[in-house]
Amino acid sequence: MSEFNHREIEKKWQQVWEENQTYKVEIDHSKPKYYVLDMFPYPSGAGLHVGHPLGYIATDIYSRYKRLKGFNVLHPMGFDSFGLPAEQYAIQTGQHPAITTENNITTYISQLKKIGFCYDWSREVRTSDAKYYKWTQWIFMELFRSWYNKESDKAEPIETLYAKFEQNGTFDVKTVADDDVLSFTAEEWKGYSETEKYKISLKYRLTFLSDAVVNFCPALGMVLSNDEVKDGVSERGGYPVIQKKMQQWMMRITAYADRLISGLDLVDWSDSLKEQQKNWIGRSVGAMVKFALESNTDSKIEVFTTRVDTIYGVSFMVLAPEHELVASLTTPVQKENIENYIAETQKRSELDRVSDVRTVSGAFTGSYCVNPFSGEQVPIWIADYVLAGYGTGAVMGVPSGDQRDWNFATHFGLPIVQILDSQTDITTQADSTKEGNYVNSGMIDGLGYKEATTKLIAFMEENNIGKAKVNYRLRDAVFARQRYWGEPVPVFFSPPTPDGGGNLPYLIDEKDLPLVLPEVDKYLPTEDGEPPLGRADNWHYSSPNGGGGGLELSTMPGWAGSSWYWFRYMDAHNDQEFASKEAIDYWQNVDLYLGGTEHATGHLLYSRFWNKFLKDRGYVPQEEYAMKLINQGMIMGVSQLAYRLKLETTEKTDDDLFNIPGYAHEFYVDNRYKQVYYSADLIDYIKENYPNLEFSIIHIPIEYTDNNILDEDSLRYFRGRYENIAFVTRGGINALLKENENYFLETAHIHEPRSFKTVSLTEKMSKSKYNVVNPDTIVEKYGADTFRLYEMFLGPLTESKPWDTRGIEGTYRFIRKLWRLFYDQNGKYLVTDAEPTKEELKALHKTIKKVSEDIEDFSFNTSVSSFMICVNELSDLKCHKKVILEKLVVILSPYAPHVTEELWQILGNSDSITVQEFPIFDAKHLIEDSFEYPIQINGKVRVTLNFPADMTKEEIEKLVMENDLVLKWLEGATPKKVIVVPKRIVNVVI
RNA sequence: GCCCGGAUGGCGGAAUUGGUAGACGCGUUGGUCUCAAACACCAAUGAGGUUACACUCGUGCCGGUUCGACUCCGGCUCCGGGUACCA
Repeated sequence: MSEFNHREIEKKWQQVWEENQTYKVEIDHSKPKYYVLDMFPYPSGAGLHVGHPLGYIATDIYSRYKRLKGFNVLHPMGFDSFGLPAEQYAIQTGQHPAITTENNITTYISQLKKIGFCYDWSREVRTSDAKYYKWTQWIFMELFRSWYNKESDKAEPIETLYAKFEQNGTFDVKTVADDDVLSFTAEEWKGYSETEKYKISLKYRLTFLSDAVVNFCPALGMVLSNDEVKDGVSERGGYPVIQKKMQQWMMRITAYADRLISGLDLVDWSDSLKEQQKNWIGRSVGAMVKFALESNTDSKIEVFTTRVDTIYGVSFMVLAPEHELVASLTTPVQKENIENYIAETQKRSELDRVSDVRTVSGAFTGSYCVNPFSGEQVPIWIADYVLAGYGTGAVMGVPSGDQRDWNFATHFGLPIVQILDSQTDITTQADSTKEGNYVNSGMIDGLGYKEATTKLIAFMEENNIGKAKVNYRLRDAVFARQRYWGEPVPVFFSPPTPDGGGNLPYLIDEKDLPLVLPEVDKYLPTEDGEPPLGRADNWHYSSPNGGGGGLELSTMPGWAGSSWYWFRYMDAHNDQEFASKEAIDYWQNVDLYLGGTEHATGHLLYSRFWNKFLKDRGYVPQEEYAMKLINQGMIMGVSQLAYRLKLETTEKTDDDLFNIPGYAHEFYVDNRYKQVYYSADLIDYIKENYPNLEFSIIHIPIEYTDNNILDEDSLRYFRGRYENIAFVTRGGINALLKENENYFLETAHIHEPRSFKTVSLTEKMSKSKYNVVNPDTIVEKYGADTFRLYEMFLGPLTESKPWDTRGIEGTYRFIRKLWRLFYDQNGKYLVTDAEPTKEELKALHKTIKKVSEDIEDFSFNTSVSSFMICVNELSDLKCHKKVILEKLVVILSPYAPHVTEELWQILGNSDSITVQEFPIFDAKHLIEDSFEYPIQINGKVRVTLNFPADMTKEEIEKLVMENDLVLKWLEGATPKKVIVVPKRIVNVVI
């Protein structure tokens, strides 16, 4: 093949790879392993767009590079195939989500294969496949069978908890679960029935049922996680979300809060990502303090504070309106007041409460509690700035040290007490300093912050009025969704008994896994509000040990399947274990993980949690599963928008219309137009002068735009529907604004998140935004190699960047230029066996050096530049020498696998390029002889000299003088590199 | 508000980490080839200035350190992302 034809070359090699299973990988103890993982995609109906493959290309380059470096590389791909879009589609059309999903996956695979990735497709996983979710269910069961022992700081089988209860009762059992609630002795425990013991154990397991307040979305008929709710509406669809109490399966991720923080030290992730996770976990160290009620000293209000030291400055107590004690604390006099306030609060939507931070509101309950240190009387208020869901839902008000408390105190005329001598000006604002010594502070008067805190906590613990406590922002994760397209929860409920007992959750027998998702007639909730699984026939379990009951109707949330999938790739077809011990021992964990930053507080926390759990239970060896993580940036679609005059809503008489600028001329005088679009630079003018006109925003296909200027003629020519539209420019409006004839568009950058489950319903419509660039079209026209190079060339991997199709011509030219090192225009083979020259070797080795360094640093963009420079240099040198070209082709092969395989063969090699070794650069070809080649810039001659470390000052000076240069030394400098300028002054040394 | 990150030509972006700012590519302009186009090739392309050189200015803004600053330090402005009455 002497003619460059990317279509034939790519087809040929993709076929060869498939037939020979070139990229199939097996355990091979003779080689070091390397595991490269992409965050697997949710197969959306829209198929891949140009932004998706960015990360995949980067990992593919890295995988191929590592393979050439002698590693046994695991580089798999699969699909996170449970998810809402398929279910929504099923609700609308009645088509089974499995079918939609299957179709979408087929599209994805064919698109991915066209780009030439070196995945081992035999290891593909799909989370919605029963063979896969069998093990998701199994992990759920393991979590259910475990509790978190704070003493050993790991998860243990529930049996060890039973043993501890047997020995000591609740005494000495350190756990994170309900540890303050239950209290019994070993004797009492022994007296409990098995069912009672089981009931108690349910409170300690890592998956547990809880009456949680959840985000319920009536329109979607399901519960949403906090990250699925944005600004009080559902992230998908934007429907209203209300707070509702429901019994929910929960995951005790809070047990791992500390380890999720400390584990970050083990991994090579970006600081910003680590920071995000730390903030999300929100560890705050402080104390729990009990304030007894004045009316009933047995009853206490607990507050969490990070500043116990300010306890003597407490001048009021605030409860969340939802706090359970509010009703009993309210005195008859205040009853109406409080009830009004609560009603008021409930009326305000989440959005109002959040956006309206500044307004101070609250109500007095009429009751008082007692400051346990000063013995002072403290009035109890309620206010919506205190959140029921954080801490204890109660706050001690210290107006001198906290701005919100200060605002509250000032607004309601409560006293502001100075507690530190260093506090200044607390009459105008709070001062949260920790400096200075305490005043007005009883037992800590005169002390500093540290001693005071220690003393207070010791005192509280001694007198049982409080204790040191670490609080987290992180909540336990709701692990259930009231929807169909997810993993069924392998749990049944024992039948209720007449005395109100029963109805306890039990795991199904492990032998009955997978619990397969049943068929239903519709994918909507049932009439009485039960989840879709309520529609299934025989959704009931009969235990082989006798007994049984109705199966759980909720399914698992989207993140279940993605929280362990990297292990499945290690041994994708195992039906005895989630992955064999041998496979896990060999592959260990992921060396390089690449995906979008939007998973920072979702997937990347949950999956770390599951990994740690599996490690605790001895199934996997590593505390962290993703050693290096890179967040690739997004490729932004560019939308070009036009302003269309809304004739349908604009009041219009003929006179009005005639007065609209541009309109009269374009619409009336020239009768062919039916609509008017205004240039973006006119909008301000029109809005000012015709405030009653309304506009809608129209997407213009980007191929008819040149940046933000419309190519009106071709748009009209190629798109019939634009024929009747008048595009009004500044110049088109009388003579008033005659300064520009261009029709300007509004440019908008649209983020296209590449993700597991973040494909929103509205985003599906991006086809209609005319901003989607389909990779298939690009690959067809320019070839996969060009596409791969261009995506890398666009900019740094981790940055967001706008897509510009025009730029791809440059990389396309590069590939053709490369080809012409082998064949001339007439198809004549040019490659010779001649010895390379010094310059040729230098060009090659410079590139080898740069490219290896760049790949190690993930700077793929600059290495593409180096390739271009190298090929340009070799072209200029007319270098067609085999020894040079062979090495060039090998180092280029990770980036452009098809064309390099072809060229490799053309060079006379029978084996595949994949078995080659990545060339090592030879520094001797790079030595710069600066004296022979002075560089001339702007008429100045400057020379950079590199000296061996052992060269003395005198030797350097001699050298410089011999060459008619001037050199000035800096005091105390050690020569490493010298810049000299002839006959002028000199720069020196570092 | 708080926490991260960023700002370099018409555009995407380079700059060996303090040493010739603008690599590489796109776009634009001029030219060669062609009946013409496509492809390809050559040249120019930060701004001002000049016939051309010279020269001057120039990495968001103000100041500092240094022989030398896109790079380091102090103070701002704007943009992007995350998060939010978190006690």
